Amino acid sequence: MPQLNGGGGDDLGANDEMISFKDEGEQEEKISENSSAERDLADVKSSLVNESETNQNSSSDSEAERRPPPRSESFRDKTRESLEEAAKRQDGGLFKSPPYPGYPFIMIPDLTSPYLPNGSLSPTARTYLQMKWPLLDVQAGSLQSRQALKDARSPSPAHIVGPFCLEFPGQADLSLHQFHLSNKVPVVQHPHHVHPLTPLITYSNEHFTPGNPPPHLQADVDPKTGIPRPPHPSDISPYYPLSPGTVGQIPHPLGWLVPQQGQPVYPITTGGFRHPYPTALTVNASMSSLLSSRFPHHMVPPHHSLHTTGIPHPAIVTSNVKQESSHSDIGSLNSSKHQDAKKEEEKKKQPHIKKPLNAFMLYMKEMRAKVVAECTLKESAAINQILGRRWHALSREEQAKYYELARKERQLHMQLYPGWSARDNYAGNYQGKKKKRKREKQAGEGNDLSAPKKCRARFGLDQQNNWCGPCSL
DNA sequence: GGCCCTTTGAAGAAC
DNA sequence: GTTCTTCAAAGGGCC
Repeated sequence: MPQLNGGGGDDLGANDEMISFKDEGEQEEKISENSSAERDLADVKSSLVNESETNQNSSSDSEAERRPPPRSESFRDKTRESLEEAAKRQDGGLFKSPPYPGYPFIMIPDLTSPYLPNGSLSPTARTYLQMKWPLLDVQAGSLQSRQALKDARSPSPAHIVGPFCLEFPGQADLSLHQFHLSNKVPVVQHPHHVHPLTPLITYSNEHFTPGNPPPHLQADVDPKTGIPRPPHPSDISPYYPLSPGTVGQIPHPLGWLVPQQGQPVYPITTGGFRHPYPTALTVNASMSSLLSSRFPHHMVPPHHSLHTTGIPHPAIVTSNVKQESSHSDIGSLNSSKHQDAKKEEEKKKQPHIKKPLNAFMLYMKEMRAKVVAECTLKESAAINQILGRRWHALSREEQAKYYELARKERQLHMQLYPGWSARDNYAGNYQGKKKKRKREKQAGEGNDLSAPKKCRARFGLDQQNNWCGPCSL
């Protein structure tokens, strides 16, 4: 597996935005690649059928066989050259070459400061920012321009890829540039508002209708609740300096990942932190409404899964607490039990901050719709098998893009939830959707009657000392 | 209604 | 340091 940064893991200091673009030249290669991928898909589909119909003791599914032959360096060089050439054509000053060879990222110096030396905004950047950060005041505070921007935004979901479809005509599938440019990479996804046209849209457009004023204006009122929205939590990002006209509107470090609605990729919540006073975030005055998140949840009103906007946020899953049962049992509980139940209840109420998606998850989210469209399979398990094979079939450069996305996502997650730990979501801590532990099941399998046969078959009767415990019984 | 399946990767726990 | 476990997404299938 390709590891970025020499496998050095997260580098919080790395703040370079790496955006991958593919021009039409590469698109041709992509087409041929897609055709091969479709062949692979057909193979996968047939193999899936075969695998399901035949015994799976065959080793035909070995990693070596699944992986396509390694791609020639010439192809990669060609791709790289194509990318670089495309980068040069995109914008004379906005893009620059990858920082190191063999890495197909086009560096955007700082999308939060996409200003030309004279202080004006690069046209491409302006378009880019309008798409990537629709709430960003790309016109340096001009209300008219903001209104124009707002009006120009189509209420149709098609606006999501609008200008970039023009930049990349004929690109029909969910290719990588669309992946990056259309903000379809969800860091968290709204579980109930998956866009019908693209499953990669994180949030529903209903919170960002053309009629909604930009959230940085005072008139930023949630259409549902009528509650004024506080500034975007990403305002507190220390990664991107303020630029003229964007004071107080620091774009998200993953601005190109942030959904168009401008909602935070990760919500600031009122609970779930083990460290109530994170220091990684610098809180400005506008973040005062978020201060409640800095305090233990018992000191603040129980917002639970409510985002600071006052609306439930998709990234937070609050477990369903059956309070009725607990209340009905109060009479039968003694005081200590009652307190325990209360504590447990509070624990259950803590919002569930999901793990950041890893590279493969990001890839899956992008490619799932494509695979579903290409084949008749609907079962996610089968789809995921295909996606897993495709993932292995990706070149290192292609995978590296997703690793980089995942790295940025982890960085963002760390920024927003300094005290969060993956352990918080373990079944023991998070009492919401409690999954049956797979290992428990497997351990149970070890206790079944077939287990002794396994050890007996494996070690034989003369090596019973090697048998596992259950088998030795 | 909730878990399983299935994938890879990240992170934490356990040894 | 290595190995194991859990969870992240997805949605049809199953109990």
